[in-house]
Amino acid sequence: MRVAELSTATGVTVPTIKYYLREGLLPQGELTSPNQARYGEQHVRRLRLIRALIEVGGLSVARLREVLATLDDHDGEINNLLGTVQFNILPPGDDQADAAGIAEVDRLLERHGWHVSEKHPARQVLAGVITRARQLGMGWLLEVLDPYAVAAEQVAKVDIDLTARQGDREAMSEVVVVGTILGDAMLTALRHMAHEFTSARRFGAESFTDRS
Amino acid sequence: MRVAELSTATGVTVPTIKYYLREGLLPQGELTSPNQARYGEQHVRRLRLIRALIEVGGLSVARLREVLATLDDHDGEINNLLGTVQFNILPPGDDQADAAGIAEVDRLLERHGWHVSEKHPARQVLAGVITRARQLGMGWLLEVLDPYAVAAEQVAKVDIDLTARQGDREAMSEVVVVGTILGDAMLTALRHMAHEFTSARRFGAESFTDRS
DNA sequence: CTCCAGTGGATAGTGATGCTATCTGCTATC
DNA sequence: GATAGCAGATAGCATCACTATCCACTGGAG
Repeated sequence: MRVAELSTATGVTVPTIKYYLREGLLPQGELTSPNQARYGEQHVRRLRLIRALIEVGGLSVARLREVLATLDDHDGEINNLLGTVQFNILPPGDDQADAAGIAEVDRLLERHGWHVSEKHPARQVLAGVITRARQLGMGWLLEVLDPYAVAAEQVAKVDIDLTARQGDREAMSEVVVVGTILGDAMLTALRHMAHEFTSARRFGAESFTDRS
Repeated sequence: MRVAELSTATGVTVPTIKYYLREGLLPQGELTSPNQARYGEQHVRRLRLIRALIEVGGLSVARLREVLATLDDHDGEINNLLGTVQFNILPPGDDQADAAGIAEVDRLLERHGWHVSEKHPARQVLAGVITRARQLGMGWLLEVLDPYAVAAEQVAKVDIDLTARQGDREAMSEVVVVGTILGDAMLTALRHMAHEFTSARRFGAESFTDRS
C-alpha cells in the first residue's frame, strides 16, 4: 500500500499523512528503497485512531503524541499502563480551583467511598469547575454532584466490564484510550439529547420545536 | 469600577478585557466622558462567565459570541430560548457519520422512547462516534450505549429539575448555558475518577498506584 | 493649576497550532 | 525512456486568541 492508497482509504490527504509521519504520530512505512515505502493495515488503523482522537476527543497533536507514545511503550511497566494512559488523556487541570473546591471534591469522594489518587487530573478539573460555579453565583448547581457521581459510577462499571473482556493487555490499553475519549463524547451527546427530551416533557412540547 | 479594577477582580488582563469588548463578548462600560468608562458587577459576572465557557467548555470566541448573543436576545421568542441555547452550544457535528451510524442512533432513541429533534447537533456527534468506533474495529464498544442512555436520562432529569427551580426565563437560559457546559465537565471528570476507582477494584489495587 | 498614571479606541503585531505547498532527487511502471 | 508518483526536507500559510503600541485625553493627587 502506497501513501496515495493510504490517503484514499482513510480520507486523510497525503500532505497531512506526511505531517503525521514527521510528527511521529504515524510509524514510518517499510522502506523498499531509499525513497519508496509500503504501508499496511496497521497504518490505516492508526490513522483512523489519530483522526478519532483529534476530531472527537479534541486532543492536540502534542498531547496525542504522548498518548500514543504511552500506547506504544511495551517496555515500560505494563502494570501501570492503564493508569498512565488515563492520566495522559486529560489535559492538565484548570488551575482556577480554590481550597473550597478541592475540599468539596474530597468530601464528595468520601461520601461515595471512591478511592482516587491525589494526583488524578480529573480532581483538579472538578475542583476548578466547582470553584467557577460558585464564582458565577450558581453554587446550588453543585447539588447535581451526587446524582452525577452515581451515574458516573454506573457508567464506569460498564466501561470496565467491557475493558476486562479484552484478551491481552495491549488491546486493553487501546480500548482504554478509545473508550475514554469516545465514551466522553457519547455520554455528553446523550446528555444533551436527554435534555431536549426531558425538558420538552417538563415544560411542554412547544419549548423545543420549530427550529429551522 | 474602572478597567484595572475589573481586571484584578477577575484575573483577566486589561488587554484581554479590551479584546473581549472589541469582540462584543463583554458589553461596553458606561461612558462618563469620551475616554472614560465605568464598569459594574454585571461586567465582573459576565467576564467570569466568558472565562468559564472558554476554559472549561473549550468554546471558541466565535461560538461563544453566538451563545452570548442568544443569551442577550430578549427580543426573540422566549419560547425557544432554551432550545436555541442548547443548539448553539454544541459545535457543528462531526461529518464522519455514515448511514449505519445514523440508523443506530435512530434505533437507540426509539428503544428509549426519546423524542429528539432531527436537527439536534448531538445526533450527528453520536452517529459520528458510532461510525468511528466501528471503523476502529471496536463495534462491540457500542454495547455501552444503552446503559449510557439510562445514565444520561437520570442526569438530565436532575438537570431539568434544577433548571425548573429558576424563577424567571432569563436566569433559566443562563443556567442552561452554564449547566450544560459545566455539567459536561463535571460528568466526564467524575467518569474518569470512577474509572480509576472501579478498575482498581476489578484488577487489584496495584494497577493504578505508584504514579509520580 | 500642573502633572502624569491611567483610559478608551484604533491598529498592528505575536506565538502557537495544524496543516499545506514546493522542491529535489529518485523509482516503479508502462 | 518517458512519466507519474514517492520520500524527505524546508518553507509557507491561515486561523486563533490574544498582546503591544500609539494617540489624544482625563481624573485625581499634590
